[in-house]
Amino acid sequence: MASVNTQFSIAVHVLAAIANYKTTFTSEVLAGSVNANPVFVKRILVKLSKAKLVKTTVGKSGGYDLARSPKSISLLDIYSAVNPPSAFAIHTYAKSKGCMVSCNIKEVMGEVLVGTQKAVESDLRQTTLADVVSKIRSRTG
Amino acid sequence: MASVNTQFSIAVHVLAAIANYKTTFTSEVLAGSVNANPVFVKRILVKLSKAKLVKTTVGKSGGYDLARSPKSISLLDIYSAVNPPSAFAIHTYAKSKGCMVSCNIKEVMGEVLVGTQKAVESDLRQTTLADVVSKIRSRTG
DNA sequence: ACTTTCATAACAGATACTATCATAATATCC
DNA sequence: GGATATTATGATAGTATCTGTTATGAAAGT
Repeated sequence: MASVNTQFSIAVHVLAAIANYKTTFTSEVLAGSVNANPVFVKRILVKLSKAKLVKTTVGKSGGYDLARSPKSISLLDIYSAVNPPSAFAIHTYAKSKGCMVSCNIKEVMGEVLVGTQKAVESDLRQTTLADVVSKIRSRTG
Repeated sequence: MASVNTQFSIAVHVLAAIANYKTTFTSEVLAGSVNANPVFVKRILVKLSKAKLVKTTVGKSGGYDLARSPKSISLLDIYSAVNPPSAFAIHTYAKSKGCMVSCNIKEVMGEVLVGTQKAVESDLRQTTLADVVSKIRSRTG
């Protein structure tokens, strides 16, 4: 179950839980909810905190709460916060001198994939945390 | 340099080389051009062959050639051929009974990410191998 | 037959992701 | 002030995936 980044998915889960129940949660409870390792979840929460998506309270009776309204948090915000490796990688092997393709493929692929990355981002921007919570609720009723 | 899938990038490189020089290449030469391992490149070529993007000739004076015109091969065709793991993974931990979020997040994220995947695919569909070759050539002039 | 080339199996090494343990720092409650 | 609960972070380990490498088999031309 390794080598695929699940942090984005976990981050959305955790934020949806906080948004849905409108309460402060401790990392232990959140980790239980996503059924993942507490420290791992905690590290994700630190990223979300640095991105100002959650408010952290340290000490006894501490925990995590949303820093902004669910409507104002897009999936792109969450995606950027956990900063996963970009979806498309270009191989960076040495260029063969004299081969037109080898010498330029990297730059050309770079251009193309920047466009792809933007397509991803503009798609993620269209869904908010509030949308996610609302979808979850409509599945329950 | 592991754990990031470079096969898509290598596949495009290889196909662009064949398309550009309009010749049959052996896997050795192609591997030299991308500066990657011959067997690894060969395995990618097998995938491209199964997807009917390249024609394989076995035996002496054998090698690889395009099976279709560069104009008719989109980056999506290549992307699908090498079949990389999907860009977004959903964590598949056990559901906590009784938690509305835990019970439904997987399905909801699934819906959302299908949309994202489609955004990627429709972006990749817009660029053809001929476009890539043309971009490479225009950088040389 | 011999050579060249593709095809594939088997194994090894490297890297990234996740889990786990341990410790420090901070805030609340008694 | 001391005990407790909580976040923050360092260090380490296990596992999976990706890539590299070697070896062997299969196919086709000379």
